[in-house]
Amino acid sequence: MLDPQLLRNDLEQVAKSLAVRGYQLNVDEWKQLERRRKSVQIETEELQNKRTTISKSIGRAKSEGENVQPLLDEVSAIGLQLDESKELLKKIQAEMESVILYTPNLAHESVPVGKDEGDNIEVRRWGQPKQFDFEIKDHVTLGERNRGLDAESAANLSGSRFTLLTGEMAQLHRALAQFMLNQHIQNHGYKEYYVPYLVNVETMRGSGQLPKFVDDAFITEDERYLIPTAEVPLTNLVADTILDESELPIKMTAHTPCFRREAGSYGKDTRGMIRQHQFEKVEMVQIVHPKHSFQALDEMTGHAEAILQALELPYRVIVLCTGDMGFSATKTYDLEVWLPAQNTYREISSCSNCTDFQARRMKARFRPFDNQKTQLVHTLNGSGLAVGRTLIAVLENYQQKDGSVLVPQVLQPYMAGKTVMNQLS
RNA sequence: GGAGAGUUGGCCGAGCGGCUGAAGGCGCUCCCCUGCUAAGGGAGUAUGGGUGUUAAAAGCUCAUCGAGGGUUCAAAUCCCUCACUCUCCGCCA
Repeated sequence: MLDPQLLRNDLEQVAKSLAVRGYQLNVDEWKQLERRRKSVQIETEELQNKRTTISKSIGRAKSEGENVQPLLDEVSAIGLQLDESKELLKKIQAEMESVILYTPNLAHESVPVGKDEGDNIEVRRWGQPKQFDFEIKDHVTLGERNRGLDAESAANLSGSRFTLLTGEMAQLHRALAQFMLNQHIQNHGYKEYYVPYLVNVETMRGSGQLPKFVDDAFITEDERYLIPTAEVPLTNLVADTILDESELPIKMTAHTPCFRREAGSYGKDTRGMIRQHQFEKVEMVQIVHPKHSFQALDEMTGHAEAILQALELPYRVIVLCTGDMGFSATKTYDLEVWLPAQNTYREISSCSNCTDFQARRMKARFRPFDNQKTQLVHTLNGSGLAVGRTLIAVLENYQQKDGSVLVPQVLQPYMAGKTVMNQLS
């Protein structure tokens, strides 16, 4: 949620800034709503004040045995007027809320202006794509051996966009998640959390998934939502709280499944386990002092990079342009890992600074040391990393001519010391 | 799933229709006194919104006693619905 104050004082600038993101704010409509809101609110409050004042005097007059009828008459007229005024105010406020809840965050000035993913800018690369002297296979082909990666069974169980992993594949998958978590808690200063996978509407709204993106989420019969990312429960842990400045920064990590409808992505990434309704992710979330959020974004991106580096997977870092950023983000770095079979880099992590956008929705504040007014915190989230896609990257980058796969050194302790996997059984 | 009890400020806890944004205590902040491992006295101490302002502040004002609705001139206090917590029973990894 944007700062209503900003919308009031600097509307033209905000509209311009939103336009760069591809969002058209109806300036005239907003101006008018704002004008009406102001006059109606003032009127309502004045009536409210009058009523309270008279009501109190009724109490006093009564206790002194005076005749209160004239006062009663006066106040009942006010009551009717007040009801009307209140009703109108509610309506206007609801209208304004529906605009503001659908309005994305403003992009940071350092974010490149652009229309779509074609305008994203590469920031740096790490590692050299390996040269293979044999014909390489993609993860689907590699996974077919021993039925380690079994899309057909998954489809029979659940439908398209699900994957079944068996044997060493399942083990590698688990090893990756464990490894990532351990890195973050041991080397990067995060605390591990185990969180609910079903959350309520308020929680989804707090981090910005609702109301705009209802169609992306799975909802249960009793109106809970399957989390699309651990960002949702983790970030909302500070909803409605006033933290002490000394508690900042808060660094949290969790390994969870993520559930996404993937509505509107028909025909995209249909082969293999790139885009699934259910996938695992290790997520990082930081709650920080507003002064430090951009520094924290760089650090968090580094934490995600550290995983790829430890796995020796080549990747590049890109900064998303204004048109490609997510709803709540003010700046986002994507990490793209090298997939030899696709001969390209594919997204494996996304790290965003949401500034006070989520915090305002959630009412997440802190009290500064000097004990003045409370301030909104800044929130950040990043994948560290998407487990399924990391599995794909490992398979494809570590494959050998015979279809077996070398186990990255850092994962070997998690694989019972195994150095080679996916051999014919 | 059934039965009952509860939900008040940072915490504990009173209030059960008007003078209560809320007694009292604890905690915290500041000041004074005393001086030694402690104590005493005084003052202050919720959050959010609006208005105001060049910006801010003061001031004025509204809302909030789990949430939402209702009754009433007036609700923390009465009524209804829901959520959550606790206890007992049932079921269960």
